[in-house]
This record gives sequence, structure tokens and C-alpha cells, in this order.
Amino acid sequence: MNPPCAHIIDDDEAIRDALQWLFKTRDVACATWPSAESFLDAVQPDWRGCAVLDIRMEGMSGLECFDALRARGNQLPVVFITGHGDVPMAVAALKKGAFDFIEKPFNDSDLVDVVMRALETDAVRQRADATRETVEARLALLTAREQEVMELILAGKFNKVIADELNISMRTVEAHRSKVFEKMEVRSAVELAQLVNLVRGRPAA
Amino acid sequence: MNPPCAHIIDDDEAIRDALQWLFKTRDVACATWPSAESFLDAVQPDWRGCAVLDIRMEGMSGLECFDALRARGNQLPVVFITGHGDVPMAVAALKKGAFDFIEKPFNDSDLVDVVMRALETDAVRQRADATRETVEARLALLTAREQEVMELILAGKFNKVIADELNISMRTVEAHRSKVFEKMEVRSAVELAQLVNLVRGRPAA
DNA sequence: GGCGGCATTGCGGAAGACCACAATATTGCA
DNA sequence: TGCAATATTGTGGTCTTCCGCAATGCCGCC
Repeated sequence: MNPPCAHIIDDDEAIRDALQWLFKTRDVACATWPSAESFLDAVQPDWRGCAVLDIRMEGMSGLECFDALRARGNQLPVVFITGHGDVPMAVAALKKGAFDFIEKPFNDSDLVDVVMRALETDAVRQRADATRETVEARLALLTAREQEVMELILAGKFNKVIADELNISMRTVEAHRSKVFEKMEVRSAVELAQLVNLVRGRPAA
Repeated sequence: MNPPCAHIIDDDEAIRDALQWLFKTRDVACATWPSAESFLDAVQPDWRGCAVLDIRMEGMSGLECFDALRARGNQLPVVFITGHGDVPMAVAALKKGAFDFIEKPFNDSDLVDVVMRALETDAVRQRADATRETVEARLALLTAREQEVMELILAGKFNKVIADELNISMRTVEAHRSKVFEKMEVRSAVELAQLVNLVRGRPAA
């Protein structure tokens, strides 16, 4: 798996070099890209780290690059750097989920701190994604009937009640329940609830 | 309980009047305040709705007002209005949880749409808060030992295992378990898990 | 037509959870 | 000192869940 890396994307070579130098002095692994297009051409789904984007660039802008990343399902944290105060742009970017917005001139240490926090946030997200994918893979193994039974288990209902609601025998519920536990790799309904809640957010109140 | 209301906070009377008129034409209940101080003096914890704040005001600024609200635990959504592009201020406010940031001159309809979404967001938050308070009140009824037993139940463990881990008899675990279910007003471990997860966010992976 | 997967069901038994009744010991407080 | 709350435990019983063994029927596919 790729190690985490801060991707510096700026059409200004001097800026790229300066940021690369700055990050290296703080032991932050980084790569530079002269344009949004070049980065998007190269970026792989399994890359970890963050992107540091100049918001105004020749060709594709920083915001367009951000939109393109999200459109392809890439969740790398993105830190914007801009030279000109532009409130609607900053607001739009943050509301779309940009990690942070840094205005020039900036304090070098502040930028590096933001980037390091972005890298850590990405590490946490990747671990959460791995867990979610595991759970979703297991959920995908369930037949339609097993899913129905599982939902009623998660609703806290007893087997007898589930049997009544699905108009099947209690033994059938037992059989499905057993299969659900086996496929989800749990040993109790509580374990099942905790596991499924990892990928569903909070259960409905 | 107070009905939801959009609080207009601006030291410029003309702005207050204009916004009040605008909101009224769209049937948005609102109140006006000539200063952040006057609003903070009056605001009550049970108020619902949102605050529409000018960011630059005589005396206490919009950001200071926002900080003061959050400092006293008030979670009303806050929409900032500003006349001057100021990226760090906008970024700082959004990262602190401001609902939105509108720059003058703005489209009337856009502002009203944002305010209506803020009001809806507050309604959702209030319902979630009510639920959380109910659950937390029940959790507060548990003795220390009951809490210990509950944690192990939520970890999916069988009574026998819990007894071994706590060095008590299985009958004692049964007794505590029964009390936990009674106080939390649930009938099964799954219901308990779902209820507690409402206030704890996602269970640990 | 046969096969495999899935859904369904029953029987019998073991394991786990729940509960009523009953009891003792500890601790903090009035 | 007495009382109430909490913690603890046992006995006996019921209810729920789990599981092995055994079986039939439906459906889609080769």
C-alpha cells in the first residue's frame, strides 16, 4: 500500500519548490504536480495522504480539481491555498468538505501543522473505510430473506415475533438467524448490532 | 416551548428592517436585535431557530457572539452575513461550525433558502437532543456495578463470561442485567445496544 | 432431467437468559 | 443504632436461543 504523501499541486514552479522544501524540512513526504490535470491523471484510488491545492491555477482550477476528486469517489483531504481573499469560494469549498483553506501569505509552521493534521485525518478515514468495506462485504453475502430477518433482529425482536411478522415458523427464523451470524462472523445479536452500526451510523431513534 | 425563529442581529437598523421584511414575505418567523450583546442578554437555552449575524458590528463582533453562544452550550445554527471578503474569518467561522456564510450583496431568495435550511437543521438537532437527554437520564440511574455489567453486555459477552470477568456469580450478573434493562426501559440486549448507540455515536471498531 | 442453492419445517436436546422467592452482608446516612 | 440501598448468591423453574439431524419443495441452470 502507498505510504501517506502530501501532494503539492500548483502551476507556479517556485511555489512547488518552496513547499516541497518546507515539507521535507519537517519530514513530511510529498510529491509535486504542475497542474490539476497532471495530478488527476496520476492519482490512484488507494493513495493515502492529502492534497495541497492552489485554488487559482492555469487550466483546471483548484475547486474543479476538488470536485473531480470527489466525483470519482476519492476522499483525500484537500487543503486549499489562495492568494486572493474570495469568501464565496472559500465557503463553497469548505461546505463541500475541503479540509482547510490557507491564505497567502501564511506562516510556514501553520501550513505544515494543517497538512499533518490532514494526513492524520486521512489515516483515520482509511482505517474506518477498511472496516466498513469488511462489514459491507459480509452484508453482501446475505440473501434477501436473511436480510429481512437481520433487520428484525436489529430491531430487538424475539424469534417468535419475527416468525409471526414474516409468516414463517420459528425454526425457519432460527435457521436464517444462524446463517446471518455465520456470514457476519458474530456470535450474538448484540455483536451483530454493533458491527452493522459501524457502517450505518447511528440507528434510527 | 418556543416556536422556531430566525434572529436577525445587526447594528444597522436599515439592514435589520430589510431582512425582517424579507423574512416576513416568506413566512419566516423572526426577531431583530440591534447588537450581539442585546441578543446574548435575551437568548434562552430552549430557543429554537437560527441566528443571522452580521460579522462586523460595533461592540461585540459576529464571531465573538458565535463563540459566546457555543461557550454557553447553545447550538443554534448561525448564518453569517458579511460585506467584506475576509477568507480567514470565513474559514475560521465555518470550521467552528457556523452553518453558512453569505457575502453582500446577496440574492434575497438564496438567503431565505439558507435560513430555512438552518431552521430545519435546528429542528432535527432538537429532536436528537431530546432523545439523547432521555437516554442519558436513564444511564444516570445506573449504579457503578450496573454500568460495568452493561459495558460487557454491549461488548456482546454472555452472562457466564461476564461473571468470570467480574469475579461474581452468574446469578449476580443476571440480577444486575435485569436492573439495567428495567432502568434503561429495554427488553433485550440488542435494544440496549441500539439505545446507547444513539448517544455514543458509532461503537468502537 | 438432475443438481445445487435457498427457503422452509419438525423433533429433540443443550445452552443461555429470565424470573420469583428467599436470603445475607456491606455501606452510608439520619 | 437502625434503615435503606446496593451487592451478592442459591434454588427451582420457565422462556428463548442455538444446533444437529432429517426432510420436502421451489427455482434456476447446465
